[in-house]
Amino acid sequence: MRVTIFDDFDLQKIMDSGQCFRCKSLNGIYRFITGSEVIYIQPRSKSEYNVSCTADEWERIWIPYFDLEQNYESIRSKAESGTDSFMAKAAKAGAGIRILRQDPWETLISFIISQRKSIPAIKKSIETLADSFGKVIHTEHETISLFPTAAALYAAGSVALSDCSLGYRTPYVHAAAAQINANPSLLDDWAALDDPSLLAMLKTIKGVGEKVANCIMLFAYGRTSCAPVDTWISKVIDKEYDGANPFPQYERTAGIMQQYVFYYTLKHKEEVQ
DNA sequence: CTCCAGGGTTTGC
DNA sequence: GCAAACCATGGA
Repeated sequence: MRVTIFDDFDLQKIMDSGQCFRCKSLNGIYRFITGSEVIYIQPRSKSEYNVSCTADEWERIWIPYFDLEQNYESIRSKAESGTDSFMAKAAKAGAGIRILRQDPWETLISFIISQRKSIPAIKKSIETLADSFGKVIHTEHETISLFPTAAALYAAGSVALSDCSLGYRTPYVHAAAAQINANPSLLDDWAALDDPSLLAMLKTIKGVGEKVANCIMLFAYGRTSCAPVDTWISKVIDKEYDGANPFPQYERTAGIMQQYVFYYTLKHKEEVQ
């Protein structure tokens, strides 16, 4: 099917922005997975794309996933013309990035694993988890292991989980799996909470602190007021903003600005260090 | 060999 | 409330 997107939408930047760990490109075709759904997207022209799903699936699954109901071009251009010169530079570099609305369970486990790991190491652990405990499906292009369910990770046990290079995070992952296995609708139920309540509930999970909770809120629940402060963002706050966190003033678009800055720092590490 | 990676928990003050 | 020690593992 062919879709038209008249807004910022850069699949390569989305893939490189460090929010999803299982997206991939194979000779010009981009693949994304959420839950048990897989999509292949091939850019055709400036705003036209071939997608592997039906019109109904595009509307129901992928428009929310890519946050396409929200106009990023206007948000970005406002930042580019604002008084915050570093943010203007970051927004320009990050044009095309979108905040993905990913599966809460997968996002929870992925960001528990992410602590003190490099992005390649995170990807490797998650891939090993999927290959070891995820359901195998076949698409037109490849065979894929889905992200494991809570029941599967709980049943796997700590010993088998530790074979996925989880290190000291192994008990965190297993405990989270036990909790969601015992109450499968918990993460969906939490979607009804406001930002402060959701943050508080997420932080009750072992291995989820301030930063990881904010990542889950932003990358799974679409809470774009949240701007996770990791080591890179912290360096930017120190070097570019004299220690004063600039993101809260962006209110509803703080998380989008954070992602522009994070992407910018990944591409210009020498400038921030 | 040492240092670091999209941090969190525990302990002590 | 804040600071420091400690936490596995892989790659540079």
